[in-house]
This record gives sequence, C-alpha cells and structure tokens, in this order.
Amino acid sequence: MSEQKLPTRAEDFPEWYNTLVVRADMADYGPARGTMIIKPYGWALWENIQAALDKRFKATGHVNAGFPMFIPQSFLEKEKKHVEGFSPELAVVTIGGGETLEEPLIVRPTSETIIGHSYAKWIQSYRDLPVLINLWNSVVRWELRTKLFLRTLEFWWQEGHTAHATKEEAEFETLQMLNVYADFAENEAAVPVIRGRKSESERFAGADETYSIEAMMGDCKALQSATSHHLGQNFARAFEIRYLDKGNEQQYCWTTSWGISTRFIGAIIMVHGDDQGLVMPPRLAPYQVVIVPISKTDAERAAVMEAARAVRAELTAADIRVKVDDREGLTPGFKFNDWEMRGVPLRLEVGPKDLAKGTVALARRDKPGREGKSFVSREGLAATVAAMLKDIQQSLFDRALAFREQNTFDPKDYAEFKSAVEKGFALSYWCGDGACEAQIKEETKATTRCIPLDQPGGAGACIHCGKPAAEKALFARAY
RNA sequence: CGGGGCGUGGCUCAGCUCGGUAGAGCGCACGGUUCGGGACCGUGAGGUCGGAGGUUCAAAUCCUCUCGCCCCGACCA
Repeated sequence: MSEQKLPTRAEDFPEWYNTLVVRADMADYGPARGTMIIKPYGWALWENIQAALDKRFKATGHVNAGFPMFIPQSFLEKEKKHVEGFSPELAVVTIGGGETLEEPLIVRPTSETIIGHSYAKWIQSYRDLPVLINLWNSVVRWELRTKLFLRTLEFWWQEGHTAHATKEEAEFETLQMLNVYADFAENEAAVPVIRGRKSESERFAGADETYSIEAMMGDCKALQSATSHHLGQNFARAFEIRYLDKGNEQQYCWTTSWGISTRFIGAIIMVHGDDQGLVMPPRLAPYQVVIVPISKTDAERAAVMEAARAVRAELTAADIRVKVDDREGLTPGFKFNDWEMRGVPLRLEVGPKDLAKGTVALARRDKPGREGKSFVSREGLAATVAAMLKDIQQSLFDRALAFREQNTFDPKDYAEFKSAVEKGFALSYWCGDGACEAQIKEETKATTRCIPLDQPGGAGACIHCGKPAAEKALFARAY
C-alpha cells in the first residue's frame, strides 16, 4: 500500500525515481550494500520483458542454456583487455567448504571466458557452426555507486554468445541482435532508441566493436539500454576456439556477445513515468487493466463484484491481463491513486450507476483527469479495451519520441554544444579522436553515447577541435 | 579512497545544547460509521534509542572506540 506525495520530477528527478521504485513495489534494497530485491510486481514486468525478447531470440535461431556462476580466476586473465576492464569490479571467492581454494573463483561479471572455454571444446568443424546460445542469469560487478535497477552489485540479464565461421557472419549477427533490441525497445516498451556504434573508450573490454541502443530519460540524460559486441577473434584466440574449414585448414572462430539487463526496467520507469508515478507500456504491463469496484451497501457490493468478475472473465478470455482490486476498507479514490502510481495503463470502474446503464468507466493512465476518462458500453468491451491499450501503447511511444526530438540539438559551435548537453542530446560532427573525446567529457560531463548508424551523410568539422570529421556522434550526460 | 551528513517502534522524524518514567505522525490490528479522486472516530499492539566500553546515584542525552548507511567527487550494463 502506498502513502501520499511523490517528489515531482522537476524538483528532484533522482529522488522521484528512488521513491517511486520502492513505493510502486517494484524493488527493495537488499541487506548487503548495493544489492537489490526485485519484488513480484517488478519481476512480473521482467518476465514480460523476458518473454518478448526470448521469442525474438528463438525466432533468430538461438537456444537457451545455463552456465556456471563461478569461473576460475585464470580464465579472466586469458584475454588482456577483458581483465583490465573487469578486474576492478570482480567479486572473488577464496574460501569454499571452509578451506582456502587453490585457485580463487570469480563470480561471473559476464560469461565470455567460460563460454570461450566450452566453445573451444565443442567446436571442431565448420559443420559445428554457428553456435547460437543465450543465457538468462544474473551477474556480479562490484560497483561503488549503486541505484536500484540502474546499477547494483548483482543484476539480472540475458547474455547471448555466438560463434561463427566468418567475420561477415559475426558482423551480421552483431547488427541483427542490435536490431532485435531496437525492435523490442520501440515496439514492446515504447522506448524510442538510437542505434549506434560505441567509440573506442566506451567499447566493451575485449570487443572489436560495440554497438548500443541509447534512450533519452525524462531528465534528458542518456541511458545505454542494450549492447551488442563483435568480439572479432579476440576470445577465439585467447581460448583456442578453432574449427577445421572445408579446405581442412584450422581457422579461428569469430564470436559475438549481446545483452540487455534489468536496467532496462529503469529505462521504462524514467522514460514513461510522470509525477503521479509509473506508466507501464501496455504490451509489457504486469496488469493491463485494473478493475476498481465501487459500492456503498452490501447489496450493491455483491452486484458490483459479480459484474467485476464477469468483466474480468471477458477480458481474460481476450488475453488481456486483468486485476480486480477487491481490497476492503479502502476508498475508490485511494485505489485510483494507488494504481496510477503502479502505472497500470487502464483503470476500469464498475459501480451501481454502471450496472443500471450497462456501462463501465475507463480511465487512461497516459491522459490524466477528465481527458482520459470515458464511459463505454459493456457490449463489445474486450474489443474497446484492446483498442484503447493499443492506442496507449502508440501514444507513449509518440510522446517519448517527441520529447527526445525536442531535446536533441544540432549546435553550431562549441559554446552552443556546451549548453546543448546541459539540456539534452547533442548530435555533432566528431573527429573520432580519444583525447578530444576525453577533453569534451572533462569540460562538459557529456560523453559520446554512440556514433549513430543513421548518419546525415556528408562531412564537417569536429565540434570541439575543428578537425575534419566524417560522422556525427551523439553526445549526452549519461547514467 | 577524499569531503559532508545520519543511525531512536515497520516508515518519516522529535527528544540530545542543559543527564532524571522514551514521544509524535504515518502504517499495522480490532470495532463502528464511510465508499464514483488519497475517509473518519474509538481502542490497541509495537522500541534493550546501531554496537562496545567509560563517566555518573542515574545516559537516547556527556566522553572514547567501533560498525553501518546516505549524499557529493575518480570507475561502470
């Protein structure tokens, strides 16, 4: 149950987020610093995210498997850049069963190394390729500053790991999965994203190329929402993942990895949420419709509850996820606010007046007050509701896209650039030089989020150093 | 790790300066009146005041140590 008054996004966005996540029953703090408990309501959202993604992974030929959480320390050390990238944030087990271990075990921060070990054993011939495996698991990274869903010591995610015979196939896979993520984000979560390539400094430790989808949050900061890595032959060489080609020659495989995490829940919250609370995209919402029965007398209550259950049955039959709020002792007004905070896309009210008229009241979460409220006939209700959910889904996407475009700038010079990244995204020509990038970061706190795949074409001068630049980069302050 | 703040019922906090019977609001339980936008009344349960040591006739309050958490700076899906 919820209390009143959430801080507004305008007055304190981080506080709005922290309060909301806990109040809306999405998650709670774990007892160990930086850990997170995902509560049933939050996990229900994650399950819907998983289902939407898993369907897409299967459709592109992938299969799921389970890999160990513990990785021999020596594995991490086999790929040089990979160790360097991850060693500061590893959790290491040194004691097991009361004995000091001969070789410490790493709690997986990601599974490239143990995958590499296995693929080396499994792959002998070009006939064994490609290997297309996905893992649903949790990983541990010892972060210093944590925030529920966005950065915690342990987080849940999926990591895909594939091995291919050629560079081209691996490249295709990397971009294919990037597109899967973009499709999921936009069409399931109603989160508009920018697909792009990471700069060298933002690249995954051990990758030749990292791609990401980037989204704008309600405070105009960027959130990397999923990544897809072309690992080249780096892990193949480190772990001896080789195959015999048709000409009977040993070749190193080309591998990829790609992931999206519970962090994406943070994106959903920060993209769609408003000052009333969460706004769940209908396609992923744990409950798409909440029915609030309204009655005074016992007789009314019995009749209203019967109608509520009948409506639930009708909507459930149409594959709509419905919750009847039959809690006693709470006023309807309280329940309205409660479910608005939890972000249920559509509220359905059934009261004595509706029974008399053969109607129900519908209130859209995306449109507050009278504007979003309508009274509709019980006839054909499932179709009415389904259409409205579809409309809400679309309007959430449209609104988020408009917001991003409104806050994305094309600065003419570096002075304009500086104020642009204070306010939102800046799309600017950039020379690609790491030192230049580092200076921009120091001066503005903005980083290159990605080099968008969709480029305007042509060329220009780097927004910072003025050197010739072939591509525009997306700059923003980021989570 | 550097700087700042805080630990008192489930939650938010008051009490500490000036030592003397642990408080409030919210939440929770029960009873009643309510119910189409966050209802109200009554009754009640619940705390070794983060921990250890010290000073004192007496410590939430004073002293010492310790643990933990939050916020701000260097790394990150």
